[in-house]
Amino acid sequence: MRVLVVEDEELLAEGLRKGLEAEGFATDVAATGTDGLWMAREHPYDAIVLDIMLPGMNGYRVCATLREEGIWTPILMLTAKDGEFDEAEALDTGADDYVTKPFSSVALVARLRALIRRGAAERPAVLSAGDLRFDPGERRAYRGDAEVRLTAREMALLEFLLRRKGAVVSKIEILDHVWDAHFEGDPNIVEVYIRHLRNKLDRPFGRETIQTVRGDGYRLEAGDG
Amino acid sequence: MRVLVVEDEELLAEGLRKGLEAEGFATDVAATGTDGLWMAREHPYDAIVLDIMLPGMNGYRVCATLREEGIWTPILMLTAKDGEFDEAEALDTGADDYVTKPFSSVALVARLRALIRRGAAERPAVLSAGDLRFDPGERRAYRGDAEVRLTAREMALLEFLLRRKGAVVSKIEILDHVWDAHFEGDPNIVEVYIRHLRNKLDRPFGRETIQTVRGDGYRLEAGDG
DNA sequence: CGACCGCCTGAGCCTCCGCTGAACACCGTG
DNA sequence: CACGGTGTTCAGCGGAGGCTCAGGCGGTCG
Repeated sequence: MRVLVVEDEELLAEGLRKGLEAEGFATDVAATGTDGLWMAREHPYDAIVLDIMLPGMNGYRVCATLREEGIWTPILMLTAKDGEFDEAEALDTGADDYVTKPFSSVALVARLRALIRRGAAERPAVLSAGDLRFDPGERRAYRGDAEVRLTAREMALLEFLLRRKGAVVSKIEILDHVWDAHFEGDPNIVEVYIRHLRNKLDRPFGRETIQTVRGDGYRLEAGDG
Repeated sequence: MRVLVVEDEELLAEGLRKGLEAEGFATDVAATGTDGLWMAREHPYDAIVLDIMLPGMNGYRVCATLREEGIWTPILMLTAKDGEFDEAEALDTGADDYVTKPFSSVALVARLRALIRRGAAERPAVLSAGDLRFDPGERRAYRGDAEVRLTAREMALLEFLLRRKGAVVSKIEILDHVWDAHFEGDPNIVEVYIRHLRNKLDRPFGRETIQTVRGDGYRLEAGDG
């Protein structure tokens, strides 16, 4: 799950990033409204945390602009408590929810989760492709009846592939979603983790559900529904 | 189980917190009606203890507002004895029960428990996972036929894990529900208490029902129904 | 046919996470 | 005032897991 935080106060922004990453979100930070707008257009975030008071372009306008452009990523507004905030205005411009400063990062994460869940109500509770299943709540993967033990990263990758099953996903896409936008390490990491998944989910069962599409990326065989 | 106390008299509020926490409730306190309203919206409390006489916004209005917003957390009203209280009005605005000052903390806790149980009629009276059982009313835990003695905190944690059995719960979630929203101590406390539970409920019986999911949190093995 | 490029592989390093034991603070009780 | 029970903090440790790297293999293109 990937989240964009648009916040100019450096300390708060850094705190949010820490908190969100601790909760398993890949987090990007933008310091101005214009930057935020640009990044939101550029990447398919799962949710956006948007401060109202921002240099360059305030949160209301960022929000309204995105909606006008047909971008419906769930938006959580950050507002100061001192009343100069108009709830109606926020919701009018297309925000999905708001949190009043000061807030606990716990509260924020809870609301964010709710938002993402709601914003993606049609997503199935358990992901599957043929006899391969993954339950995001339980954090467990199964091939047929056998449980397969995966690490956090492996699960993140599997979840991503399952959500795009049947389609070819490029290594860059994978890096962007399973790692985060600012990952500057060896891209080979993707190959390494694909290998881990194959070793755990395919090889022991004589399968080849994770296919390499040379020059393009990888594809997880859909199996069926 | 998490409870919100809305009470402006500092001494009484503190007494209530102590009493409730001794009984294993995670307790938050709000000193004004508006704060209370805000917090009730913010967090999914299991019950709210609400004084009527409050600065800012009285209890009736807080209660009515919450109900209008579709928040049906069980509410226990605190009323003065001197008659300016109208029972009908309290129940009309959507309170579930009321207690007249002065009251014993025992009575309050009893009514609160009843309220929580009733307010969640679909919840089973006794929580279980395999041969592990916990009776929230009696405040007792059993492994098979053997009773296991737990402290208040341990029970609170066990209860939370049982209500989410099968699913992975993050440390942050645990902190938020078993401790209270403003807990700012060492998060390591969660590991410590997980360890206590394991030492009492798993190790002596050669079990491993509390599993750690590295990077994500903990999971209580569902066992079955 | 040879060179290159993309992907695979196995091994190894290192960080951070969770575990642990102990100590400390607090409180009610005898 | 000593004592036991409970809740919390702390620092050290061990290892799982995240990541890097260098070499190998095979398809592809000049």
